[in-house]
Amino acid sequence: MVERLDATFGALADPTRRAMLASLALGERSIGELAAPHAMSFAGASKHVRMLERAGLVERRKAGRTQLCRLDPRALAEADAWLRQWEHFWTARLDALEQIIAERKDR
Amino acid sequence: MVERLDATFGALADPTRRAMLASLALGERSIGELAAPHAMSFAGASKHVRMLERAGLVERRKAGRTQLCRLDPRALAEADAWLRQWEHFWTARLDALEQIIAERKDR
DNA sequence: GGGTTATTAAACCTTATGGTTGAACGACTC
DNA sequence: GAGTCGTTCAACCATAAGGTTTAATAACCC
Repeated sequence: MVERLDATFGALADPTRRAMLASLALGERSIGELAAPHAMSFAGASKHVRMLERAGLVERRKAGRTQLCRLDPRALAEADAWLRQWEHFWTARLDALEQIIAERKDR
Repeated sequence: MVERLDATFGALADPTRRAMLASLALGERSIGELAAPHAMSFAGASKHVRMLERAGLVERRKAGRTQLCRLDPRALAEADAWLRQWEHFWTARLDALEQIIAERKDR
């Protein structure tokens, strides 16, 4: 599961891929539809899709000559579960932290 | 904020750095203390700390000849907020989610 | 001042990322 | 069968990541 988190967070560390996921949240998309909004070659966008797929964030199926992609949320859920380990840091202790930062700024 | 998410997710995409964050969750740590558990040169570990710092996940202050690092959870909170956009994909409890978001907004 | 300790910097190596272009392949259209 | 459309592959380039080693800096101890 460690490598899975590596791949998931790595895949999320790019705005093009995050935008693709946002598009996939609305429904299935072909590679071309995923690529279109981005000022980038088709082949470049295709590589991003492959990275999403290798990270397990996206499943694809053939439909004629196009490939339809669908969001697989399980890896996202794992990443979110990992992040929530620290949830109490940004709820209970965020106030205290901001106080410290404010004090530093005063200097 | 887009670049911030890039940096945050990029920083999280490495098990060494995630382990460092877990250590920092227990309290302040020096660079040496963060580096010790990892089978890696000191300089290598120091680079990881610098990446955490550049991503805004860690703050440091000088304490004599050592540097003490502390977790700054705000970027983690942003990353988690982004991930939770898809929460309804992995749970059926959309109502509960919106309640949590509404509560957070009130603060 | 001299030695030790904590940390960074510099130089280097290897591999991965993010991007390009151009050719190739498979499926549809006619 | 010929052309076109969606997609991938291969080769290439530039830059960043992840690691090393050796030297340099800065603070403490005596």
